Amino acid sequence: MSQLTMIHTNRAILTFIENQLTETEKKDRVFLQTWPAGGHLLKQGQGNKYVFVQQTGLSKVHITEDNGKDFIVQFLGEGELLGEIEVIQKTLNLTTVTALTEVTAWCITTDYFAYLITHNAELNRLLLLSLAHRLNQTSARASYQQVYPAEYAILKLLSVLATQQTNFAKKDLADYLGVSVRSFNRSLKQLRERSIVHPDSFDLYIDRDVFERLMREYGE
Amino acid sequence: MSQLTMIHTNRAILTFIENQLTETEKKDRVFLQTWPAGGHLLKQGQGNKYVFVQQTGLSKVHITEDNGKDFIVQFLGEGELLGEIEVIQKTLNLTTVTALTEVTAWCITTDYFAYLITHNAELNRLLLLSLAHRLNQTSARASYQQVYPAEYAILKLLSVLATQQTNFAKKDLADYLGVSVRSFNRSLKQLRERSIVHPDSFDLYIDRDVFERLMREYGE
DNA sequence: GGTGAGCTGGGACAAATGTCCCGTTTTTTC
DNA sequence: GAAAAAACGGGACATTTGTCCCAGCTCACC
Repeated sequence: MSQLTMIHTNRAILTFIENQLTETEKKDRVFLQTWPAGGHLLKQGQGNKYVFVQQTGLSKVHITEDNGKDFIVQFLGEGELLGEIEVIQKTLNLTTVTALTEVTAWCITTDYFAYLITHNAELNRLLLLSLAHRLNQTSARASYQQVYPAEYAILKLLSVLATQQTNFAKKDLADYLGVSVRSFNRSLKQLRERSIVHPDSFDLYIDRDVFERLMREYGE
Repeated sequence: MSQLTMIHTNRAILTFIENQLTETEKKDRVFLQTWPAGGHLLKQGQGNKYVFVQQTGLSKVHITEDNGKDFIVQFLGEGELLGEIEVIQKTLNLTTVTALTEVTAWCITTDYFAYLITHNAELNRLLLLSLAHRLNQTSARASYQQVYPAEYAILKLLSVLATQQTNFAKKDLADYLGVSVRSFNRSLKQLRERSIVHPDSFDLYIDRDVFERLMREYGE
């Protein structure tokens, strides 16, 4: 299976924006902006003037359904591109992007971005790669979150989370998994009782081998 | 919300392949092939030599998880592209593609396809559009299938299904929704008892307005 | 130092979904 | 056209997940 990435990053695109464009090219078409935690880079249902490339910070891409519940499509970290789908398709935003920490991002006017992707082979290639990668991730995640019980997905998430130092809110993790916070807590409790998760943190109590064996047990 | 498309089609790409390429260009790099119902165009975990553009027939793109359960990512109809993600990313197939009816598809060698997308602006544009569209669809579907009870998703599916004449197997519809066939039947029965679905078909018993109102009721 | 908003953890119960199973119906195959 | 294979429909029961709720804790703010 391709590696699950909880926080999408894309250093190549960030490098491209920062190093491949001259000041003249940037002018007033490419500039930096900062949002406080809780701020919105994009809003579902709106059109937007810019495509963003996140420079620092952490944000979440989420969809709010009519019943008020949120589903988190992905978390974005350094270098990830956002808002480009809407430019390609010329549609309104499908998702909202909310800053979880302070976020600084390059803003590229949609016109200039549209120009770049048709005239710059390198950015075009990076864009194709990014889209392909996210499509794979999204499909793979939709699949196992539908097909396995929540506990499996939680375990998988925890193993990834261990490599992040960031503090996520319980609600965000639950929204990412598509379950209620109550269910998330319940599964966590059970995993603790089975001595799989550390009593007072999200850390896996067990080593990699035991984890791999556990995951295999679901596949029987 | 952007329109839910149950069966993805892409006439523009099919037209491109059939009309924009000369016989000389096609040579032995682009040719037609036919699979019987049940045949595999791609197999999960394998590499492949061709990118395909479906000309006729219906197929399903699915992921088989380690526990043996299937999740259907999408159904493909006329013109849809498959296998291109793996070429862009240079990875093995994430999904299996299985013909549901007899399928005829253009086969394009991966080398030639890789050449085309970097040298033909029109195909490059069509590819970006296709990826963006599928990413949107996949995210939107993952979201509401996680966030709403199965009955809502089933109702939504039936309203789309009504416009198709194709006969889908119950198992495939259930796999698409990420529920068991038993649950699918149970919900169907309840919808029939509430006179929302026709007693002996998948047809919605109710008119568009009542359907819209029902969908809104879930959002309260 | 108080106070209120918001996050946390979990009990009790309800609802949704899955598993197992078996009899029936439809489709395929020879 | 009979036999075998596959799909269908649903009963009974187990498991998972959600809803509602409340008590404790933390932390910003006055």
